[in-house]
Amino acid sequence: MKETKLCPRLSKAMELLGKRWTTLILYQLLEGPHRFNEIESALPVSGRILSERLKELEREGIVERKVYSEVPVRVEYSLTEKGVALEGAIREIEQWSQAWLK
Amino acid sequence: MKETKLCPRLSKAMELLGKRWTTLILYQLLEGPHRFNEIESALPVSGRILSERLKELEREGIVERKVYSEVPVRVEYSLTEKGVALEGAIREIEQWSQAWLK
DNA sequence: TAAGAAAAGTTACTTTTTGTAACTTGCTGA
DNA sequence: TCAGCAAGTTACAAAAAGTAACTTTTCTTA
Repeated sequence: MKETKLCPRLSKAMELLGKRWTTLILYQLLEGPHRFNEIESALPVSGRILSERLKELEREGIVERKVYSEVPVRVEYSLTEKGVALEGAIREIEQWSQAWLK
Repeated sequence: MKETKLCPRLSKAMELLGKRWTTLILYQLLEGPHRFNEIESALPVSGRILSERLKELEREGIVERKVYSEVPVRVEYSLTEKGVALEGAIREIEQWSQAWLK
């Protein structure tokens, strides 16, 4: 695949945020930590893809995964500082959608 | 596919902006009108998908397509008012990427 | 003493999206 | 008459996403 002539960091950002469900997952996490099943039932995303996305976001340091050894086990996902820093962008998209869609 | 419990307008927005290449195409158009081939060579996007994305964006009233009957024909794509309204969101993503990536 | 149940995934398989590269159409200039 | 350009489109291959059933561990209930 060719290289972009555009800003490589924006490209990288869009490689993450532009993947299906990623931004909606982050939007959900803006409200606080959530468990795997909570996110899965709040969004029309399959467990397979949710698992994949959360791993990517964790790998990028945007999301943090915490395991609580209860029974049954509880796993919570939350935003790191880097993740919280995306709030401005997500809110802008939200506002645009309110102003311009439907 | 299930319904989202999240804001349906944000979901709709992400259905558009979350498609591969869409935001980078819009970013390019923030700099002014561009021809099909200009966008195609600025981004690592295939003509097939570029064509598809531009049609979606046109259908949504975000991008405008103008044909100039020159020889060979010239076609220019530019942002509508609705498209320009996305600038804030795109700039926020750009800033985040500058601040937090690599 | 099984037989669920619940949470967080994973697996195997199907359907959709993307990517690639070649082709089309209309006109021009050599 | 042939080559070339712009803006796509087509046919086919590869990658990503959707679906549903299954796994694992530890209680709870019948």
